[in-house]
Amino acid sequence: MANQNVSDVIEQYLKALLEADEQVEIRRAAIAEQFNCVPSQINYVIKTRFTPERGYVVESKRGGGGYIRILKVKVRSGCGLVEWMIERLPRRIREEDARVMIQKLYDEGIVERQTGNMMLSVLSRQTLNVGDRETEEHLRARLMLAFLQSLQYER
Amino acid sequence: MANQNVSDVIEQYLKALLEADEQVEIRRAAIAEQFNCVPSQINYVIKTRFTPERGYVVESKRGGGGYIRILKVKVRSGCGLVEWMIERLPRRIREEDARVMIQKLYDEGIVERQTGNMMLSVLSRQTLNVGDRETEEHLRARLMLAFLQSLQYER
DNA sequence: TTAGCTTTGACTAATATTGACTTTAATTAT
DNA sequence: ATAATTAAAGTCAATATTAGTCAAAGCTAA
Repeated sequence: MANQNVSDVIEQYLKALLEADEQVEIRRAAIAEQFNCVPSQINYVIKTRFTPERGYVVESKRGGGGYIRILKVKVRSGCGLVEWMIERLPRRIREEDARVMIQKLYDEGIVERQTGNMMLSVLSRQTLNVGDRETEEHLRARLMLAFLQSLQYER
Repeated sequence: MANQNVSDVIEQYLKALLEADEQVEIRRAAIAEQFNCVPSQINYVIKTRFTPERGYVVESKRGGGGYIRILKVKVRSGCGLVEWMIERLPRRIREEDARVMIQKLYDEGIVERQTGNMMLSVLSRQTLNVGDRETEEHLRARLMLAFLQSLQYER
């Protein structure tokens, strides 16, 4: 579809590179120039789209010969992913992050389509809309934990 | 077919687009300008005419490059049990009643094992334990509704 | 007449973009 | 060696760009 914003374009570019390789190393200034944006936008893209929750680790070095390196976290198919998620489950979760987690579980074949759709519905902003944002996100985290735990017991 | 207010015209315009494609992506401000109305009228049109009941799901993003995306969904009709449950869903539900409902759905082959387990886990007292009993049961009812609704529609 | 749609717009929220300033590391000059 | 310079990347807050909410005002059909 029509991708009008630069951050999405950069995200897709980097993910395409990561398709071909397990990791990718870039020079921030070069990418910024390539996409005609300021260098700090690269940081924005990385911070919002290449998070650990989404399965990436980022390393970098400043100064001469500096770089930014993005690595795909290799999660051995299924095995351990649920435990991994439970371990680093934050106390608050935003809808968007919940979506990403559920998608990952589906991609890994851990949750079935029906289950995934249901979680999306239950964890949506609309459903969990209870007064303030903080309460909502705490609740979402609690429900996500229950969800993950139910996946554990099943195996 | 005659008396057309602006909302109806916009509705038809969008539905025409959806004839050609399974989904359509618009910029709110652009459509508003095209039909010479305020942007929030687009929200009104969507809220009143592109509901899940009518077979649509809507996603959106704000900020630069933002959009509103409308998708057609298949309405799974024929499972009367789900509609029946939704119709007489009380405002408060006790854990025991939730269990019974889920069991029934499982027995009828409407929900899969994994989905059912997940719902049991999420709707448990333990998970929903938020202060007072009344709040807990209201919340359980809300989640149960989202749960049932997700069974009605399929993307 | 009036209940229920529709239209409007002021205010809010989310996301993206930009740039000034900071920090770190390598290279060069003394 | 040490200091100065240069070459990266990082941070953060201001600004820009969208879309969402809500309630008041306007309309329309029964």
